[in-house]
Amino acid sequence: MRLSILLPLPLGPLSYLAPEGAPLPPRPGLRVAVPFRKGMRVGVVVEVEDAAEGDFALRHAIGYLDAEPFLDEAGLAFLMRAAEHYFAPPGQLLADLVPFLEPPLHHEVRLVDGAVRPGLPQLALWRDAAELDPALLDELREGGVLEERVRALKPTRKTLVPLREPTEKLTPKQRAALETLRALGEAESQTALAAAAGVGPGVVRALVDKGYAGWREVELELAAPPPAGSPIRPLPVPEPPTRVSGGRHAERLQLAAGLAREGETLVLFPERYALERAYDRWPPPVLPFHGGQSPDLRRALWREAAPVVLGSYQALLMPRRWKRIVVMDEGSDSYKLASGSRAHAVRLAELRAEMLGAELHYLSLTPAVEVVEKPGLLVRPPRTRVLPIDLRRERGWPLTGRAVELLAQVPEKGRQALVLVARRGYSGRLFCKSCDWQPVCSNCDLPLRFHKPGRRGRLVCHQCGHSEPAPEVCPVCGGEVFGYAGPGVQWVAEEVRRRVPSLPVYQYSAERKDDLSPLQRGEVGVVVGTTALLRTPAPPELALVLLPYAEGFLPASDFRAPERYHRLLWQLADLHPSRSPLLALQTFEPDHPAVEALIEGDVTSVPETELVLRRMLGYPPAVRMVVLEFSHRQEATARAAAMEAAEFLKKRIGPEPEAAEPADPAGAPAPLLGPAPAPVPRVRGRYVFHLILRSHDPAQLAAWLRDLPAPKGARLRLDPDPVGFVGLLED
DNA sequence: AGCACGCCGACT
DNA sequence: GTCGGCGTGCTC
Repeated sequence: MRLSILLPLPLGPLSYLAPEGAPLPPRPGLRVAVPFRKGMRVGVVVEVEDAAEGDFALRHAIGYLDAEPFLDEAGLAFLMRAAEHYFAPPGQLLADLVPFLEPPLHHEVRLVDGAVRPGLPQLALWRDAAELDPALLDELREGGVLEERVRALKPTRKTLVPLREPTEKLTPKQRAALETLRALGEAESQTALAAAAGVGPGVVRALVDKGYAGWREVELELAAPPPAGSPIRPLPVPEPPTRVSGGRHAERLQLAAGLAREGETLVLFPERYALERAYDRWPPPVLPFHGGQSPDLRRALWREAAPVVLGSYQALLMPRRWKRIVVMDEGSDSYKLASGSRAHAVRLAELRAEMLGAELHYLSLTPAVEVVEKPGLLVRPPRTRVLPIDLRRERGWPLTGRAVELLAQVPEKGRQALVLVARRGYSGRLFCKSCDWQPVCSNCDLPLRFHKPGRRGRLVCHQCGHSEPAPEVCPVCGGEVFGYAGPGVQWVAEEVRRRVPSLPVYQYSAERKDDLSPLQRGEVGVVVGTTALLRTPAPPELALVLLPYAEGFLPASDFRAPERYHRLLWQLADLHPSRSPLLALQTFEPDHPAVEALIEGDVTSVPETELVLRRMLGYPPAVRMVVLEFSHRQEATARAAAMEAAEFLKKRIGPEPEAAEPADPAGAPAPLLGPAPAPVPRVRGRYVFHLILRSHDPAQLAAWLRDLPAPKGARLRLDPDPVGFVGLLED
């Protein structure tokens, strides 16, 4: 018997012979341990075939880890189809979607009966394979004299337990600590026991050293913690449409719970914070499933019965026959997988639903351009109070006089404010005031960002992480005066402190997360932060949300920028569960369509306009687009590889069609663009060139890309579903 | 993805 | 004369 096995690696299925002496017949979907290279890996059986000629050369799989398939037939079929759709090896999708596939293993071996192996008499009995040389194991395996068994280890945790009765030799404090431990039964850590017994940590350590207490491995009971909040009331919609837009956050949860009421439902979330916030208020029974849970927990919950799963993309392959999949906030950037296959979880959910015959629903405040034309239901969006502050007229930078007045009212009225800045650190650029020199990253074609903590501050590349102390004098002209441009969190926070001294200022960004609990308790204050702030609960007395430079959230190089800007603004309007804080936008473009839509309370017009525009320009979703990214340390190598691929593709595509027919102005977008240097031409010391391939017909795209020759020298990476070009640069 | 194999520069 | 850089190819 021969097995086709998919490992969580960027490879297609590999062939192995079925494990010898396995108690089960092979079945697709079972997890199986296999020898791979010098070690052992866990994969999934995708196909079972009869052995064929030449199979004697194959290696034997070691053993199954499951009694019931880990992936069901529908899941396997979906996996293969998703791989095809994303031009990725199926193993890559498996690795992306089930990163917790491989449990810690217990692997034992012995020699088969009668096999004699001089020098290894101890191998007649089962022995832990970890104690043996992998090369020897492989040799014995090849020789056909090795028996193996493997199973997943039960998850355990370590706990401190009493080992002996107290004796006279103990000091009073040690005796007290031991008595405490005996009363508790166990303790999480030495420190925890010391705290519980009211003694110093040294006392507990002495107990452990003397053998009165010690560590035990106990089986870990795995369950998701129960929801923490009061459950919402589901709001069923009769004959729900594909798309539901608008509403307040809590209303959308009620609608989602209404959609899930009949069970067999996956509710898909873009990120952990949103999921946990929903889980806390979801009416039970419900199961959360996301990457914040330990791999052990995810493996334990994988088959747990629950009518409703609130999941991240990692729940997409769970072996269930969903009747309904509800995609929450389908326009969120977080759905895009940043590495590996770079798949898009919403597209994956669509494929999964289609293959299962499940109903698919999108539920968001602002519909994504991709879904805005689907039959929809509009719920009244939150009320907005918007104050555009025109930077072309108002004086003051980075805070206008108007903004300072608003901030000053916050302490007067005993309220709270958020100030949202697009950049962390102090400033996006630093320059010499006399010669205009500016520091750039040595690995990337990007200016170094200035971060202020410390006397001199540091220069940091936000792309590659390179960091160096900021110079005291200009290295070119020796000038001592520096200028700054592009205010970041630190600069704005400093400015708020200076202009409104009575207002307590907190900072919140990836690099500095102040404790916001005083604000949560209702104390007066302002938080200056990046969009990381959107992943914290809104302060209860929130009265003002200020964007000192709203366009900072509108990067020019990205065709999705207006859509994202619009979504962000609406998200701000929906931050607080009941209040409508004043949204003050300092901007050079106070009449931007996104701002106008916000003022008018319109959540669909911007995506609708964008859709028209994308059709005209031949951008997704009007076409399927794939970006090919060629990179190499040598610019010429990267460019040559891109050019060569371009030539190959040009031949494949054939002669350009004559000018698009007049009746169809959006007719045929140029199928191939580039090669062109990437928006950031050099990243981490590698030059990057882009080719863009697009077509109305995805099958056509696949045909063009089939057997694309591997580039010479350069590395080729494919973005099969580009969502903004910035993502291409990340690893 | 990892890992080995293989071919050209700075060194005990 | 070797160590080691990463470019290339393979994994059953």
